[in-house]
Amino acid sequence: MNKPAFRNWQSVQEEVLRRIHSRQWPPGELIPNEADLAAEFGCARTTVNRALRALADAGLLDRRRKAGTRVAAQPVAKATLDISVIRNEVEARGQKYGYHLIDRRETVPPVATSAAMNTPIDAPLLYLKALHLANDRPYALESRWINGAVVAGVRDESFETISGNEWLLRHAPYTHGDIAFSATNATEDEAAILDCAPGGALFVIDRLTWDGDKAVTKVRILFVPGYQIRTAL
Amino acid sequence: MNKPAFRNWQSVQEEVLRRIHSRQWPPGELIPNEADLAAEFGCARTTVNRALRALADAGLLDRRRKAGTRVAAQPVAKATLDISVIRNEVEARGQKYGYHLIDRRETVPPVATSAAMNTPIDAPLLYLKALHLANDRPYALESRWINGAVVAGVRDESFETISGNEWLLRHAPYTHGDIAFSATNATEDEAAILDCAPGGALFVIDRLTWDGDKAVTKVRILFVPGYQIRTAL
DNA sequence: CAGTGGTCTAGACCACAGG
DNA sequence: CTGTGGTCTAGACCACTGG
Repeated sequence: MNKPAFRNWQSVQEEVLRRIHSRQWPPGELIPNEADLAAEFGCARTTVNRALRALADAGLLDRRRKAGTRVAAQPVAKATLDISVIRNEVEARGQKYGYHLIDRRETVPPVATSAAMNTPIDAPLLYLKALHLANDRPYALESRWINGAVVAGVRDESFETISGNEWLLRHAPYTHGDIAFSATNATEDEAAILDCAPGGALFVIDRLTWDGDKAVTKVRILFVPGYQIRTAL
Repeated sequence: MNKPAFRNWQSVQEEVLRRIHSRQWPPGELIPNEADLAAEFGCARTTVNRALRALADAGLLDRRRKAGTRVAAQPVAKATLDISVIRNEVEARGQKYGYHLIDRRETVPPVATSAAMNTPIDAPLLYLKALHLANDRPYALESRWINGAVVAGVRDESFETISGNEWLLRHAPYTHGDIAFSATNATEDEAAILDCAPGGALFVIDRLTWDGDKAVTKVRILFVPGYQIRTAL
């Protein structure tokens, strides 16, 4: 029996994965501690730690001090979606990107919006509505509220040639945010803009981003029927 | 000027984030190399490496050997969705979970399915259709194809009390898979089962999982109108 | 209390890729 | 060729938490 050398954390990870997958270490099972594995694999404990930590991040292992490391009973699949600028998304598909500003105004938002963004209910915000196109066909409809009190210079930007999406990434830092995915039926207006049937099922992304305790922007993006967002597991 | 101590990788990471956020290191900027930062922060290079590597994983930094580390010009937002067993999802909301098997049969799938799963076009697969409930209300409709040639023992399971979802996690290992999110209009049948209006916008998850080069299962889950999946950024 | 993972350190070698 | 990040090592101390 040849004894393969485990000289880097990737090979250690592969071996651990093999044991999990082959049910040598079944779901729920306690596996040897780092020191023992390091001895068995002939490498430093640090290396084992790196491999196991990566697997724990991926949801395949449960690690707790003193309790040890267990194979996850129900591995939680983590789907990591890369939410990039829509222009990049379209161009990555080899399609021609287009952009059309529909509306830009400074106005007092609905209370739900000011509440979500934690701004005074009578404080006006900058509102943008714009259509993203792929090969001259409607692709996504973006409706955005921007907190002008937080984002410097936003009032001087017309947004006629650059989307709020892109401009904000370059000019408005944020510390954290929330994102939600859902589905909704197209209203008459939305259907007209997106050139689809009224009531058509639209994929929706809602984002709210913050700079510390100040809301930066709240955006809802509606994608044309048929849109899919996909990733590997 | 007080000199705070950076004694762990998290504090180093925070300081780096602060510099990025304050535009001391603007987007696209080359930042000092690890050795210099380690000297400045008074810690080991390993510690700086850990902090910067985490930020690179998060999409905030671009790192290349010899070229050095740059602040990402367009930070790609990575939304990590935890796709767990539906039962857990429901129970995590504090709701009562319910499950109802609608159909179970062994039959030859549509060609699109056998093609996607890379099975012979005349090979029968196990088909399951089941409804998940939350507080006795319809929550999600699962339609699943299982490759009986790959999953041992699946023909002996009735799936009357356990969902394919859950059973497979416990009995069928997989090595990789794809997942896609989209939106669709409810058909008459689906609307009847989900107790919603026909044409209602349903959130859709499609998954296809593999064990090596063999497809394990292909599933489509339709969620009731109003369903949202959310995560922090 | 004691076992386990979490992390830090200092030093070293290496792989990669820019110039 | 050389600078940069990527990683390994051996040893050490610490934080958390199960029993």
